[in-house]
Amino acid sequence: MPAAPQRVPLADSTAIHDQVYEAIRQRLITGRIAPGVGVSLRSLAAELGVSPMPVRDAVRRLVAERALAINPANKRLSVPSLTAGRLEQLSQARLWIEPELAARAAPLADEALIRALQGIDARLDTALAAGDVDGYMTANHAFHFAIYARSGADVLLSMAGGLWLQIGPFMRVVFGRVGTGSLPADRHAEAIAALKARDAQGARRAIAADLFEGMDKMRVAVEAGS
Amino acid sequence: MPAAPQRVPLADSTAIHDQVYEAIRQRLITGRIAPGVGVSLRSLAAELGVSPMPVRDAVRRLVAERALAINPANKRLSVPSLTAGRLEQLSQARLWIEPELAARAAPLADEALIRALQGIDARLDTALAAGDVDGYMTANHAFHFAIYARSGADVLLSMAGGLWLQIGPFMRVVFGRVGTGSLPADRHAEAIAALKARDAQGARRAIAADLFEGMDKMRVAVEAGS
DNA sequence: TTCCTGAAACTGTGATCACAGTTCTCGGAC
DNA sequence: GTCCGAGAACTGTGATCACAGTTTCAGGAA
Repeated sequence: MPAAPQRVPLADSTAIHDQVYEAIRQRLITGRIAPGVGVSLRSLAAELGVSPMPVRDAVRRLVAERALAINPANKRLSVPSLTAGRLEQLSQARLWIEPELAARAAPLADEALIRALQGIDARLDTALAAGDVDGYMTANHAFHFAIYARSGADVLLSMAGGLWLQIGPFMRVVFGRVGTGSLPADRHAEAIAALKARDAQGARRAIAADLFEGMDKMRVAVEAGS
Repeated sequence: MPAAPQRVPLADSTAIHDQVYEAIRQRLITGRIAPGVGVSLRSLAAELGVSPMPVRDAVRRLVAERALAINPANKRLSVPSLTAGRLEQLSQARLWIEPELAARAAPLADEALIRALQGIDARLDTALAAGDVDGYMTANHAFHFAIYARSGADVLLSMAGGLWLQIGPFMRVVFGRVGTGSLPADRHAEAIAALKARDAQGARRAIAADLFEGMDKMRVAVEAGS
C-alpha cells in the first residue's frame, strides 16, 4: 500500500472526481471550509484519501462555479471572501431565480413532495432546537432544492445551485456569529401551504420572503463584521 | 518531434489550459462547433496542437458552465442540443440579467466606452453587410460585454457569460438558417445613446428590446426547425 | 445481400512523474 | 533580539502512461 490513508470512505460508485466534487461541495455549502482560507490539491487529496488527479478535476469545476478562487498572482487556491458587493449581487440573483423556480414548481407539486418537505422541515426544526448549525444548513439546502428540483427547469436549477454554493460559506460564518436562535422557519410552512394549494404566486412570495429575511441578516452581519 | 502538428498558434502567454478554454469558447460562441456533434479530448488536443491534459482542464470548466455536456451512459463529450425548454429558460435568465447589467453600467459609462462601442458597432455593420456570420457574432458579443464589463458586477457578469456560452451555438444555427439579413443593429444605437446620457432605465430598455428580438427569432427557428 | 462476430481504434479516467515558481523555515550574522 | 538568506517543502501545470469500457469496422457465414 503506497500512501492512501483512506480517511473518508466517499460513498457511491460513480466517478471518483464526482465524489470528490460532492465532498468538497458539501464542505463549502455547510461552511466546514471557511471563507478566505487556502486549500491545495494535494492537501485535499490526502484528506479525502484519493490521488491528486480527481481532486484537480473537481476543483476545476468548483472554480468555474466560483465556489473556489484562484489567486491570479500565486495561482493558489482559496475559498473566496465575501464582500458586501458580492453579497449584494448574489442576493439579487437569488431573489430573482429562486422564487421563479418555486413558482414553476407549484403547479407540479404532488403529495409526495409535500410529505418530503414536511419531513425535511421537521429535521430542520430539530437541528434548530439543538443548535446544530451543520444539520440546519443541510436541511435548509435540502428543503429549498427539493422544491426547485420539481420545477423541471434544469438550467435555472443549476444556476441556483451555483449561487447557493457561492453563498454557503458566508451563511455558516453568519450563523456562527448570530447563533441559530433567530433563524426563520415559519416561511417554510407558508411555502409548503402554497405548494399544497398549487399556488404559484404564493410559493413565489413565500420563498422570496424566506430569502429576503436570511439575506438581510447576512447583509447586516457582513457590514458589521470583518 | 513527437506528434504535435501545432495547427493553431494559441496566442498569449497565460496557462495553456486557459488558452485552450478561450479557443474552445470562441468556437462555441461563434457556433463553429455545431450543437449535437460529439467532440473528444484527444481530437481537440490534436486540433489545437497541445497535449490532452490542458484540454481536459478546459473541458471540465466548460462542462461546469454547461457549454459542453457529458453523456451519462457513454461519458462522452458533446455540444448540448438546444431544446425549446432550454431556450425558454436561457431567454428568461438573459432577459433578467443582461438589462440589469446594462442599467448598472449606465451611470459608470464614460467617453472611452462610448467610442469603443461605436467602433464595435461599425465592425458589426461591416460584417452584417458582408454576410459574415462569424464576424457579426464576434462583434455582437464584444458589444454586449463591453457594456456589461463596465457595470463592475463581476458575479452577474460571469453569469451572463455562462448564459451566452450556452446559447451561442444556437444563434449560429439560427443565423445560418434565416441569414444575416434581418438582424437587429438599431437597438445598439439606442443603447449607445442611453449610455451616453447615463440613463440607466433607457439602457435597460434598449438591451431588453435587443435581446427580446433576437431571442424571439431563435424561438421561432427552434420551434420550426429540428 | 444481410447478419453477426471479433479485433482494432477510440473514449474518459486515474496515477505518476518532472518542472518551475512561490512560500516557509531554520540557522547564522550582526 | 532582529534581520536575512539559503535550502527545503509545497504549489499548480503539463506530459505520459495504463486501463476498462465503448464504438467502429472489416470479414466471414448464412
